[in-house]
Amino acid sequence: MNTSYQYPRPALTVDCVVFGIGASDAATRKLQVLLIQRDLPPFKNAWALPGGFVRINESLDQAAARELREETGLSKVYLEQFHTFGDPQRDPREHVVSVAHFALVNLFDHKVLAATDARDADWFDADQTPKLAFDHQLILTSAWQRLQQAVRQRPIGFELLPREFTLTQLQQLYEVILNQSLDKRNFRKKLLAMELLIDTQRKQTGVAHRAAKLYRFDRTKYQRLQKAGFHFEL
Amino acid sequence: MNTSYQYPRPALTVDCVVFGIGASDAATRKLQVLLIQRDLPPFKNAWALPGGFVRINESLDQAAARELREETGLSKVYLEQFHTFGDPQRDPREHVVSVAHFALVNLFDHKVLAATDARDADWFDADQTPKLAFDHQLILTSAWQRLQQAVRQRPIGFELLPREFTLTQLQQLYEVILNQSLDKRNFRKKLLAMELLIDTQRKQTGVAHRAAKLYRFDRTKYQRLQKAGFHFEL
DNA sequence: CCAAAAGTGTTTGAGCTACACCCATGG
DNA sequence: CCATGGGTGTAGCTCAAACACTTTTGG
Repeated sequence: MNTSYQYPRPALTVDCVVFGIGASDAATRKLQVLLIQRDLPPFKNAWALPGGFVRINESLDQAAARELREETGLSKVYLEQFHTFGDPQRDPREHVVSVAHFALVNLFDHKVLAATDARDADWFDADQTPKLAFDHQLILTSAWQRLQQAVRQRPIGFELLPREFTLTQLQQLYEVILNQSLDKRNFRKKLLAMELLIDTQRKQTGVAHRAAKLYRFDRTKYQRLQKAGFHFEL
Repeated sequence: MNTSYQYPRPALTVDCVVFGIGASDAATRKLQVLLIQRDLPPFKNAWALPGGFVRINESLDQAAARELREETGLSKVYLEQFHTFGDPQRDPREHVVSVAHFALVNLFDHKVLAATDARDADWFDADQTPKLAFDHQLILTSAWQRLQQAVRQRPIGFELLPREFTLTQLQQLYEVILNQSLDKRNFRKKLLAMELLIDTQRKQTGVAHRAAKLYRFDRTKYQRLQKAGFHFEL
């Protein structure tokens, strides 16, 4: 490691791939991604991932959270770094290296969201976005793959649901992210066998059919088990 | 994404955690890591991971490969980015963000290696290194964890072995990386069942006991199967 | 009473685990 | 002929996959 202070430096940014699951419409069974419309060149008017420059004395996670807040109004969402993109040609202006994160947003509580200050932000089906700026299509695809992997190995899917949820909601979440259908009985058996879901003794309301039980994820217990070597799987 | 060209930028580096398996001494059943001794402050004389600044118009992988070559003489090794470390305090001089990679070196062929130009480089047991500079202990620990994960899910362990190897060598490799012993019969059954090892019809030489069969990993077949949805596991 | 989703068990087969002895080779 | 690692099979068990009907509720 040289002391090459004199060398020009690549710029450093963070980008966020914000995922959400359609709340109200049970028909919108697609993974959603939040994009913003650029108002400056390059790629003026194109849709892009929220993101921006990392400031001095700011950690990467802080930078990602800050940019997300500034550009979309979202805060306190689950954020996880997954890859750093450094192709010198990825930004036409100059060499810009971007640390990409994925974010998981609970659309049931954050309701409409786009009503914040983000007039230029909108949700799209993750597999049917418009043409994206820079290499953001690559970043998006890569984020989805990593999310699929992550959601099988760690209980982070719950970040996309309200605190209390039904097993069907949970199953649909997995189906949407993994892009495959799952067997209802086997899914429930497996999840309940982990004993990480707390039966709240409460029921779904406002549905025109038999109301489902509501569960909560037991974070505390998970952390305890994890330390004892337990490994969440699918 | 603002056009904040005027803002000061964090510096950007790559660091490499170079892993190898002891070749000759069958007793040195420890995962090895390659460190270099710093000859400049800060942390002068401390041991550190090889690495250095990313240059303009150089990709991250290129930068990692270049630094590795410059500082250790190694080239054509397997390199994989695994995490980016950006704590503003991780370098006492200023804000330096580092894209960390792990590298896998075949010590059977690269023999003594340290004989290149790297007078200040040496191998250590990965779990018994001296105190390291910066946050390099954290990076090393993190790299090992990611390697354990990676080696179970993708056939990259072969990068640590010569082109032709015995099943015992392969098993010991997994045992050293995963830090646990494996059942000989079950291990062989599983690996051979994948049908990704080619029996070279040749035998180990120069050993004072029954000579073991030599195998090669069938990369071509693996790539074919992979495209068809096959997933390497353990 | 009808529509819609919730909830529930069993059978089958694949694959993992545990386990011990004979074989080939060089010295 | 001895020491050293190479090489092999099986039984039991666990767990994943496949699969269909009854229950509850609101409208």
